[in-house]
Amino acid sequence: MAGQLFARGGYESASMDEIAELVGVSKPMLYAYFGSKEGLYLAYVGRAGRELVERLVGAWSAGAGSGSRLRAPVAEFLAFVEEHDDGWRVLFREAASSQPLAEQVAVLRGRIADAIRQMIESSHAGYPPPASDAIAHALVGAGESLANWWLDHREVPRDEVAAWYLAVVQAALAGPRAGRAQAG
Amino acid sequence: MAGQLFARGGYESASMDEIAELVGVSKPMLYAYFGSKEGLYLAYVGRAGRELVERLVGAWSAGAGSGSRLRAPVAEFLAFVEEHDDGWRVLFREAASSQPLAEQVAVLRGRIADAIRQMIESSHAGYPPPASDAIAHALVGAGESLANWWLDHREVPRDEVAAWYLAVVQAALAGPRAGRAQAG
Amino acid sequence: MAGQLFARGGYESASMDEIAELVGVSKPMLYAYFGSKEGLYLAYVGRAGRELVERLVGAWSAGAGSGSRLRAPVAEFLAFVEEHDDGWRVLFREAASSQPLAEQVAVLRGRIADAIRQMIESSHAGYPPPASDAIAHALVGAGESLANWWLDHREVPRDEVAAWYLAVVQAALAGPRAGRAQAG
Amino acid sequence: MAGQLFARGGYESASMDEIAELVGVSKPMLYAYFGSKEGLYLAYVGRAGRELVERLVGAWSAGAGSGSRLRAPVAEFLAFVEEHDDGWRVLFREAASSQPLAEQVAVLRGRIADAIRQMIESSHAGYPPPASDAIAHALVGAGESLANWWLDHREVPRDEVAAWYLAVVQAALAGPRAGRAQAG
DNA sequence: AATGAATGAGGTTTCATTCAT
DNA sequence: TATGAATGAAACCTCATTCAT
Repeated sequence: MAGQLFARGGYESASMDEIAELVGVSKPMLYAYFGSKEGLYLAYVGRAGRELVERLVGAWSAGAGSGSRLRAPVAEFLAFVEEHDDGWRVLFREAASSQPLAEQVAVLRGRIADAIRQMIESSHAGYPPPASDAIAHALVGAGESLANWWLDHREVPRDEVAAWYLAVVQAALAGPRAGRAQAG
Repeated sequence: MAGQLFARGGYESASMDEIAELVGVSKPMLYAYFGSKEGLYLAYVGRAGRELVERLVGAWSAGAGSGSRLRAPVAEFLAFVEEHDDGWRVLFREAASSQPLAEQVAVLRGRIADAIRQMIESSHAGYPPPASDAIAHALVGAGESLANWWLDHREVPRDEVAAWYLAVVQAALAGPRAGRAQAG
Repeated sequence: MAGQLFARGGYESASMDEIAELVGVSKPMLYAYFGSKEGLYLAYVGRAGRELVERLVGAWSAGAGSGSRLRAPVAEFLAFVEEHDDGWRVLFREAASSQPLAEQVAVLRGRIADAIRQMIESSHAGYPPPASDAIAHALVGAGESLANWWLDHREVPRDEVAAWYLAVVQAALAGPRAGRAQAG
Repeated sequence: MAGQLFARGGYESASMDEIAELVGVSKPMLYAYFGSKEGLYLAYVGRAGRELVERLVGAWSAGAGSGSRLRAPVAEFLAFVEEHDDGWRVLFREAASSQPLAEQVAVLRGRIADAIRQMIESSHAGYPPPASDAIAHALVGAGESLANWWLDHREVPRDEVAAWYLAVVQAALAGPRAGRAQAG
């Protein structure tokens, strides 16, 4: 709930007054539960991040044997985005306001990227070690932007967006030699 | 110069005092030139954004006839990132603090995505119209994340990162049917 | 027990939360018993003050006939300080936070000074009426400062400090003409 | 000026709003000049303390050769009290709210006590070393309490109070053997 | 043209106090 | 009876913005 505010205007922009009113609780209660604005933010980010990671891993594990094991995680990601409306953005935006805050968010993003990196390395792609990490981050960024785009174009059905994202991911995973198309 | 401050901690986190001291100008001068903090931010974002678009378009135009026309724009993007150190981030981060501010930044990002969309549509990929826009955004996001990753791994040479990014972009542009790899 | 908190940081600095935890009672219980923070403070000050006055008076009464009747009260004061560790300070520090609070504390301090004034007036010193009151206050202040000093120099035995204090008190009680020493 | 507020209710009790209004300056200006509430307090205490020490030392130095060298410093102290109305109290009250704050005030009080200790040691009194320090503190406390008493009895002329204080100080300085009077 | 000095508004946080159980 | 949970009010502090020079 409070995540919507963080997502809209970033960490600095959301005031504790607004959050308290949105959640329907008094400000002192917020402080009783979370200790500080930073604590509230970290609690939200931590919870959302764990949920996303679990869902991604779950989808990956459940998808063993199907045509493309990536189809399920990709769909799961978009479902997560749809359910959390705006809140999911805090997971991908850098909150560089304070040091511990930035670190925790970075850790979480790293965990997501790690999951993707393992998928890459377990695929047939011929990426050398550092590349797999870089490509993983690139794919995370692609997913974030695609989700952002989708939220501005909700008329497009989720399956379609998932298919596009899947295509990009699969293409990337296919390795450097898989790309043949040359623009122009 | 002031962009570094915006990039470090976001729009809200940079104070006019810090900016004035960093630039070496008094605060009233800043207000004389830019009118407000928002104006200053927009001026910076606008300038950096125009520069990036121009360089991308220039690289694209100059690359006609070469093996892959995308090689030059991709390299140009990374060069831009390297030169602007941190400042480039403001172009990709959502600065949703105020409505007009968010809109103007969105416009600029849209312009970059548009340039990429045109590259996609002029390629052989078989994407339907809305997909090309979505994929363009996805590739922009991929580039942002890749650049972020690179700034944390500067020991990797630029050409290598460019090659990876190029691979992802080319794979994506090759169309949905190009992806064959199946993880696991 | 709660007096320690008041003594450490003053009336304002002790929070009801801290007091409740230190005493091992819930906050609503504190309010049931004392009504308010001010009431709690006054209760503590009142109890400690009454105890000190009683002990001083008792020592004075019991000391009739001995060499110096002041020896016992002085020793009793330092014993009180030693037993109450920090709590005794609230009796001498002005707690001027609120008007009624300041008044009540002043009343108590006046009572202590009064006891001393009567000792002075029953001595041979030739002080005129207002002077005896003033000197009484001066001696109270001297005792407070001496006690403070002692708490920072606990290696000095109590009897020694008592002897010094007694010397000052006796010298003062000896009247204005008793002082002969001229520094320098 | 701001010292009056600190003196009335102690450090915690004076709010920056009150101080700003009393001084006739806006709150941000207070922070521009002093940095924090603690800084404002220390600035005030430091200035008042230095002034008092200088005046005491000056009076002591100027008084060489007169009947009693202590007469001038004692009078100077009471003059200082009279001029600063309430502000002088911050120099003698323990401001235990924060550690650095308490330390700085303690340092200043120590400096005053040191000056007195040197007077004691340069007198004929036979106090052993630790006693001189303790007695010095006792005399400081006596002076503080006497000044407090005087502020509640302004009808008594300053010279008279000074004479009483001088008597106590001289008696104390005369050493333990000078006190002959025995109450009762 | 250029700036030191000034401030209204609003931020996070804490605290004495009270319900509802 | 006893308390966890709740809050209005107010504390310190900062910031974008403007005068007066």
